[in-house]
Amino acid sequence: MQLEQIKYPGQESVPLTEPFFHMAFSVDCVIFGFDGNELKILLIKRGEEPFGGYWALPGNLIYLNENIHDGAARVLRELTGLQNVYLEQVETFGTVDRHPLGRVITTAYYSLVKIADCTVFAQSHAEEVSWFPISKVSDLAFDHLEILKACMQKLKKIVRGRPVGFELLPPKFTLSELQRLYEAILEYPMDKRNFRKKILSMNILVELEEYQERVAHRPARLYKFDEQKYMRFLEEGFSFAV
Amino acid sequence: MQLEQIKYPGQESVPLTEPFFHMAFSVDCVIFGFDGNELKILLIKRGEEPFGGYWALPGNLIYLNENIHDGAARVLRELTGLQNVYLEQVETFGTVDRHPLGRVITTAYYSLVKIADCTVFAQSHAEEVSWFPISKVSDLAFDHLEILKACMQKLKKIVRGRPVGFELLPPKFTLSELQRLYEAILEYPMDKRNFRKKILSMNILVELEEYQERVAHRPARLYKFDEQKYMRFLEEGFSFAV
DNA sequence: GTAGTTTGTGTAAAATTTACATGATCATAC
DNA sequence: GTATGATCATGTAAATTTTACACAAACTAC
Repeated sequence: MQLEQIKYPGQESVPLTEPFFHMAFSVDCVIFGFDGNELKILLIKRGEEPFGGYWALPGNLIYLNENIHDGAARVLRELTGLQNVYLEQVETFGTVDRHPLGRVITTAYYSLVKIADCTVFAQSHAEEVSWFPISKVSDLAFDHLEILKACMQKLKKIVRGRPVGFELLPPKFTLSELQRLYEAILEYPMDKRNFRKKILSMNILVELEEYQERVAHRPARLYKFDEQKYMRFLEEGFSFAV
Repeated sequence: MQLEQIKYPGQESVPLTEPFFHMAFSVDCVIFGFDGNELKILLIKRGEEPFGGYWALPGNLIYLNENIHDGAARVLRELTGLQNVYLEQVETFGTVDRHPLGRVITTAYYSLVKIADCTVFAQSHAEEVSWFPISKVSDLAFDHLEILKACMQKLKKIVRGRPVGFELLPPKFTLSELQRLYEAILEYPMDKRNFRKKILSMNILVELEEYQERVAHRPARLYKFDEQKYMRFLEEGFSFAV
């Protein structure tokens, strides 16, 4: 990416001759997924300078005539093919030297997705797209590691304030899978009986008359989320009133 | 503020002839204070177009060569004289049409301060500076009302996850004052005895051998915060573990 | 059919939350 | 100086929530 090469639709509407601000604005997407055991994150391998060949968060500059939230959705789609994911803003990173080619301020968005439902393919300046276990991510382009860490902190906070799982698990799942998800996010083990008591008391799960098949042990009962109740929880959150 | 008039130090370091992005980046500060009864917010009356004569959040464009966090501190100081306040980022607002003169993306910062300790005076494009009860704020420049509402939501969340008060109350205060603060933020009444039990059980208060004076009723005991313990709470937050 | 693995379940103790009412103490007005 | 009005300070019992903890049941693979 060279600064001179940047051309965006919509720029015609503003007089280019008028020097305004010599800066750019970008978005970076932190897409979390869960494979049943580990928390994973979607990364692209950059095919352009700077940081060519590095793995990075899917991100790019936004157009002059698009809202940043729309820009985040577009950038994610253009780089990875991912569409229709619910993106939520996390934080804006604006240190002067975070981009080697000039002043670029970036806003991080995160999302939770079911890996199995995602068809991803590298496009645009992405040379590859791949899911990485978060425990194995170490070296990323720009300040993307810092951004990732901020998003993980955010995710830990979120999971304490509202249920997660609907966005990350397959439609039918076992309580142990749900527990593994919580443990993967919060990074500590939980008591099986207490976890079940707690999650069932929320009344967001529907017990199915189906069980696991072809497993080398006693098969577990499958559950699904009660979407209505789940969504109500999302809006209201838990209340931690004094 | 006219676009053509914008001149910032540091711009020399980048070739102005190279058209890059026709956009600007600003910060807006939401400064909360408490007068013992009501939650208040610091506003400026704008002395420049656009929105000349409107009340607004203290905000302005940031320099090309300053970090956005530093920019927030500078802008606040330049408009209101306020210094050395702890600013925390809340959210970035980036709809295309939020600024009538062009594409301006803004990041909101908030802070909690003791009104009595603040000497504020209007400077730069601020014609006046004043504290407003949040309940009486209705018409603000730009999308500042939306930004204010987002910050109030944030404040409500924050107060559930960690103590507040140290930043907002005078050094010595009564438990009723502290309770009124919580009620002002959360906007619901609390039981006096239960509030005291809860706040005292946190062990962040120090009981003083001093009492209110010149009040037309039985004088209340004064307390102060145990700064060490308070700060530890701030870092760790409450834990809402499953 | 046996070994290996994961599922599913209950209870008692401890801790926390909630609801609720009255006498004490000061300034002020008379 | 005494009555009034206002706020302060305080405890408890019931309900709820949280925590710690162990073993038989059900399935596959061999």
